[in-house]
Amino acid sequence: MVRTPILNVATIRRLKAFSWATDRQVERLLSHMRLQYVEKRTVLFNEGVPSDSLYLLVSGVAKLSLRSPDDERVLVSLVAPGELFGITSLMPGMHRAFRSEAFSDCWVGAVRPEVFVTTLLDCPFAEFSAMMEGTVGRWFALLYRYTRFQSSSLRQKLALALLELARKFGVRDARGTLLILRLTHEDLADLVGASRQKVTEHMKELERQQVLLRDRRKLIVHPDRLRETAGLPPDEK
Amino acid sequence: MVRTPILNVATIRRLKAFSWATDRQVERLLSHMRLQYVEKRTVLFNEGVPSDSLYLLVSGVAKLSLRSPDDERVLVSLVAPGELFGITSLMPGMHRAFRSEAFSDCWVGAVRPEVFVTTLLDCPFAEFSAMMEGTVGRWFALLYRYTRFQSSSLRQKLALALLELARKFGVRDARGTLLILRLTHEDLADLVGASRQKVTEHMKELERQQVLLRDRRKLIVHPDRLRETAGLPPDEK
DNA sequence: GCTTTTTTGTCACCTGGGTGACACATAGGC
DNA sequence: GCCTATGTGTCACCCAGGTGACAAAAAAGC
Repeated sequence: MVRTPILNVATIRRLKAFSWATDRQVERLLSHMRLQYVEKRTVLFNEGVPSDSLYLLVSGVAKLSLRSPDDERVLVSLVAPGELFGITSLMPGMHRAFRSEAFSDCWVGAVRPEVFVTTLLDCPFAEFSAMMEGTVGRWFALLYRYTRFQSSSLRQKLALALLELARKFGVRDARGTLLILRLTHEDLADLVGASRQKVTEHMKELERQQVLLRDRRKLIVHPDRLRETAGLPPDEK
Repeated sequence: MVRTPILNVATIRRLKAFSWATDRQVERLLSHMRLQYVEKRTVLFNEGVPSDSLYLLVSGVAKLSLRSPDDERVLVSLVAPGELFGITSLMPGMHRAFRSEAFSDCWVGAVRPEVFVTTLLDCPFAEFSAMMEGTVGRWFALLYRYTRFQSSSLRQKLALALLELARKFGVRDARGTLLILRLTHEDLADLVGASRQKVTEHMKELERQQVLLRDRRKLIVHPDRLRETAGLPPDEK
């Protein structure tokens, strides 16, 4: 038998995440929160689905994970009671980066991100959201790369790093996407955490496979093929 | 000879990070921005120092890096023109997580984070900042762990992961910090991206070295010693 | 309590990637 | 243009950590 936990203003305010909020704000937030019981192993949301809710873990432990290219589960993080999760919902048009499931039986509160922001900050959600994207968007992109690094081969890590570089520094070119940067193999090695020598070997191989080509010291990459060698789905755009 | 770039409202508004702002906002922001020229290889800020400025890369390429336990440089990210960086300044009392230096000669604009937030969002900085901490703080902590994973041995990764768990799930105990979670070696393996067998070996070894001990299936860890085996500085609190 | 399932501990063996060393190519500096 | 410094290509060798296999120990059912 499962008892619904008491969730009142005092309880909430004790959480670090809300200690600075006023009683009125917490009250309004609570009135908009749907509380649900989630049994161990149940999936709350999956990677890739649109993110339209922000969650507060009331009790139990939740788990954020991700499926790697070779079909392994990477455990990204365990969520403790009192923490907010499902944060991609605060950024415009984002999809879930991780799967979330109950690591133990949990009580979870869900709010719409608009309600969350306008209640606690009283500024328009669209602006807040755009601001998040422009600032912490970088962190998110990095986290995305680093979590995929886990359980990737050096080849795949290189492909992931080059994809990120292509997004930032790439310009369209007849032969593919030209990176407007002079990058040495050593830079790439530092980026993926490998030795310069092995990077050289893999870059040669990627060149041979026509995933990329070099014009003097400029790289021209082929994002689709990079995605493929990185073990990512064909394109998410 | 170096020409000061023209930085006007129209230029700024073309950047993705500000496309949603009004002219008046951008104008005010510009009037508070200190523009500086940074020569290749010059360090803009170092890891660990208090973060009191938010930066906009106007031209050139900036580099975010971090010094690993074994004194190697990990290249965390390259910053493209138009991007904001030094984002820890948006969270209360944070110190720089990465070193930032010029990868090529750069023009950089600096603003105080309070000005940035109040100008673009018109809500009190303290509230915005607390909100960031409660939401994207998790991302940041994860990024911190994953960047240190790069160029760490399995032993060090385990120590880092256990430290994070201790912060979230630890309660003081006569013998150390008790983790209120039933964790299998397989869970830990998924968390650090290793095989279950090797995790077992290293956990035994950590037990032998008195870094942690087990009471039935509960872990009791010793954060100071964990920091030491992880190759982190003695304590940052 | 006994049985079944889940974890833990420990092998022996394999492999991706690190290391050091050195030749060759390229690009700036002047 | 020549010289020097910095990048690239390719070795042979070594080691941390992956894999598979299996026994022992704990937990969970019932």
